[in-house]
Amino acid sequence: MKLQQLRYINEVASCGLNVSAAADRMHTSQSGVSKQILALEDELGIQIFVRNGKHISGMTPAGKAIVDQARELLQQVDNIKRTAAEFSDAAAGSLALATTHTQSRYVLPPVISQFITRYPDVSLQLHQGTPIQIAELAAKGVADFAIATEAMEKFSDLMMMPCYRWNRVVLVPRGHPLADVRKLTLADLARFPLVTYVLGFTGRSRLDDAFAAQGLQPKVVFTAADADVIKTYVRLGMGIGIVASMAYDSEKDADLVALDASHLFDYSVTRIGFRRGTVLRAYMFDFVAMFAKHLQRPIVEQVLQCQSQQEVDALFADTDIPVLTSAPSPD
Amino acid sequence: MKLQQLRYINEVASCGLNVSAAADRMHTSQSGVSKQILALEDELGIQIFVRNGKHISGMTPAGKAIVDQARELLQQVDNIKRTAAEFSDAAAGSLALATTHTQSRYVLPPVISQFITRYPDVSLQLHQGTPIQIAELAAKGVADFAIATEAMEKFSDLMMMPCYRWNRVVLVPRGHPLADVRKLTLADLARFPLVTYVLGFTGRSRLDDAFAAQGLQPKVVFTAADADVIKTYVRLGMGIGIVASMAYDSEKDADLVALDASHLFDYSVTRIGFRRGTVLRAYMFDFVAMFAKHLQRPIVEQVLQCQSQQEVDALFADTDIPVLTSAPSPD
DNA sequence: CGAAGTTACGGATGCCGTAATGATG
DNA sequence: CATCATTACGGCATCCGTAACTTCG
Repeated sequence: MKLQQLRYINEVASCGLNVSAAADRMHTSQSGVSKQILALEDELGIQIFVRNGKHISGMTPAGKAIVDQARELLQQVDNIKRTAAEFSDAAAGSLALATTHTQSRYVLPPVISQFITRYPDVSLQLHQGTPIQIAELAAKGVADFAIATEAMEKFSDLMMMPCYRWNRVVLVPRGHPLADVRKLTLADLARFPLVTYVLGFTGRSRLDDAFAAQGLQPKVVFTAADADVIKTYVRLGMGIGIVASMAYDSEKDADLVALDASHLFDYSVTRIGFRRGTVLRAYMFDFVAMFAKHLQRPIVEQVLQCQSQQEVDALFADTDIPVLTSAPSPD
Repeated sequence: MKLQQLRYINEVASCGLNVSAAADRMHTSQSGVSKQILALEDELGIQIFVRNGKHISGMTPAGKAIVDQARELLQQVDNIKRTAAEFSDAAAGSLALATTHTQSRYVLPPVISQFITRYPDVSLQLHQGTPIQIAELAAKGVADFAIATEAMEKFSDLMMMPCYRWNRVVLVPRGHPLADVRKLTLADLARFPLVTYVLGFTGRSRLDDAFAAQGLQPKVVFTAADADVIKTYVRLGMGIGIVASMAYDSEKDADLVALDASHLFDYSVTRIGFRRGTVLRAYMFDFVAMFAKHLQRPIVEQVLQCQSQQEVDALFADTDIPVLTSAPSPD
């Protein structure tokens, strides 16, 4: 049994049972991958993949079990490398984040600026994507951390920790009928066409829930994956925008009026998380602490010991999660 | 990084930092081991072993951390192989037990006879040793199960489950002054020279505790690691024997009188355990259930999920552990 | 001087990649 | 017929083992 053989079956399983695609991703030839997989199956005395003639059409139960275990093993390989790197040079390495537009555009910049100042020898990669993609990247180990607000529950390998709570502001052009309303109601909003996030993004689900609870059916005329696009269409007069309050910049968005809507919608919680069983570098602990002050290293180490998200949630049951109203200013 | 390199550093660490010994154990040359270790250290960018000139004199902190992780990884390799074997042929494989003389001589025979009947294609190995050796064998993965009564606490990697409780009988030759005593006292025993187990074996510590609690200082004239030897010296008239009640065979030991001593000493608990994180074969679950009826597969699977011995103990807090008085008869 | 670890070098295994073959939809 | 997995074969890296060398107790 070789480590590469395990990498191969893992990659083939990840690539929809396509050996060619897996070979491309591993920067090697199809034939090599195929051969090594056959060799592994021969050594283990079982079939991992189900073959129809010369096409792989599925995985055997044994194959599924073994690929799962192989993934864990490969993660342990990473852990060893990380441990070594930590002792070799604690301040050098790489940090890969997977996150949404809202985070990378409005929340992360000051954190990252602080981080790269303190750790100039850590190479940083930022992967932007949908919450689902983010979760997958982190679950596969491509990203060290996932930062997002939604849809992290489905990946049982990810341990998510609450970072901050936030709510929404309603954006209207100056002079809009709502611009001078003291205290907005959902009914007020429902009278106008809405521009907001696509479902699955940045707490969109909470927003729908609130309207539904009052039996209101808002007219959502446009949905986008990020606040910049939403603002653009608000400026065009397509409708009123509902975005995360962090996304409103009182200087750059001076032509828009932001109306607090925190009394209308439930707070959403943005979380940062990592794959269960990972070893974290010292600078990774530090990054988490920079991102959320209450997630100091000892706390995160406790989370690392947890087996399930339930245990993690229990750890934070009594913790006050800070509220974020506007984008934190860069240092 | 290669799996063998990890096996090498693991073996060197296990062999008291002796590369030559490790090479012998791995059935390869010193030079190869040395070279691979150097290569691994080079790849990881750290020193694993501390060298004084050309002698290895210790391990770096990084080395300790990495060897620990390597051990886990190698265990995961075993797990994969086991999973494959399970799917390939669930009834074939091997089962290695590490246990004491008392177990292998008096308790295990009927269990093993039942086991080999049901699983003729499982090759069985029995390693006999001191409790410490037993724990080491199981912790290293040489043995699948450790079965013993004492000294399993020091190995945090071992998860031990209670199997049965037992107590002692006093063995005297026929016609001995104690042979007709109805209810023995510790003071009775303290008047005669004693022959019993070596410290660290088969509940010897409980025995000492009982005498000490009454301020008695028994004359222990001979200690042995197993009951057969003890009986031999009792027959020679060297003293009275105190052995586990399972070790008295009313037929073969008809020349000796066994006096119940369960009111004099605390019960000892014999446990079976395995290394944390192992995958168990179906026949292994079955073996455990044959050995202790209350350790059915679902229970053992719960234990497999436990992180610490404390959790395991909590699982069995409300369980009645059966009492074993004499050796179970073979089927 | 003996024991033990590292370096040197030859041999063999094994992995990789290109190309050809077979099978599928 | 296009895609995809497997087989065939040559090149190359790597690993192993014997032997010589070095260092420490």
